Amino acid sequence: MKAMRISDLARAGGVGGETVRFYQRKGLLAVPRGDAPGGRHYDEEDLRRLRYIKQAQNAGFTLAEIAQLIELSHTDDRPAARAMARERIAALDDRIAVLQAARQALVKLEHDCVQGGDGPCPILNVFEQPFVSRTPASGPAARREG
Amino acid sequence: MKAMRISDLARAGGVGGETVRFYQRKGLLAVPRGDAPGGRHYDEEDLRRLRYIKQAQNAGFTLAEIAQLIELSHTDDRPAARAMARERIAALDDRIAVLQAARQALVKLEHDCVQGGDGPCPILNVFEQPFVSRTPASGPAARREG
DNA sequence: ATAGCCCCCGTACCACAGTACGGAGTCAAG
DNA sequence: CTTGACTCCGTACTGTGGTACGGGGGCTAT
Repeated sequence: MKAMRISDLARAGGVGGETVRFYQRKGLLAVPRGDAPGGRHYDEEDLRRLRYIKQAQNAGFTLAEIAQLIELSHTDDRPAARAMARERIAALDDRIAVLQAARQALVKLEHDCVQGGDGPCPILNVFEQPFVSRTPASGPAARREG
Repeated sequence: MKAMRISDLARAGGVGGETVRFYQRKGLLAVPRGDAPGGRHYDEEDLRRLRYIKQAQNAGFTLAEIAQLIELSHTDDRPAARAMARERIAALDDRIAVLQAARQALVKLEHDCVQGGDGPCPILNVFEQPFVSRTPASGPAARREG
């Protein structure tokens, strides 16, 4: 069984090698000791971690937050972990609601905008009902939520 | 009734004045003729457009795509509009599924990670089931979908 | 006519999440 | 012992969506 090198890890995790190194720089992935012949070796643990990062990203966590989560798991700070989970769940609920409303609007557009319909194609009326998130759009970068 | 200036438009649309100008540069908002005393005036149409942009963003369209949509509405190219709608609906379905799976995982985390539970707090096991999107993560920037 | 706003404009800068590049080293095969 | 594939490393660049800054002009009230 050959040792897993960075390119193998990256491929297995569905990312580029550069991305693995990027995560290492961010402290999200450990940099293996550089002994071993032929450079560093990676193991299943690294791969699990890499996949974890991707799943957490899907959940809407930023890389900085994922670093926090990993930190939390070390200190076993459960209240903090639960707080982050709750916060993210709320954000996800918001986001899911928005996406579902958007989906409804688009389904209606696709349905109404048929060839040879009467009025004009309602592209610009599609989003009449404003289905906005209830979050107060606090400060910069409210763009990302979930 | 005073004319609506850029700051009024921005406020009404829930964005900053700089953002309005940014959208103008991107061609998403028209720049009103600069005659009129006291600078440019904006109207309800501009505000509708601004709100449209925000809703379309919620639906996961990029600013470039929104520009396309607006273009489409001018040319009344219904097949193209329907195609964009369908594509986005599919992306939204994917994204919603991912977010719902992530939500489930976090609910489980919040539930399992109680003070004084037995094993370690399962922060790092939360995403065991990999609920990945079926989209092949094509090329650069699959980050945004939805 | 001067102060205090606001507007317009260009340019520069920010965060986020990568992606690319170039140089230097190492390893195994031919 | 050279070639090719790969690694490591730092630095720079990309795209997306803004945000900030500074200069110059104009309106309005005092």
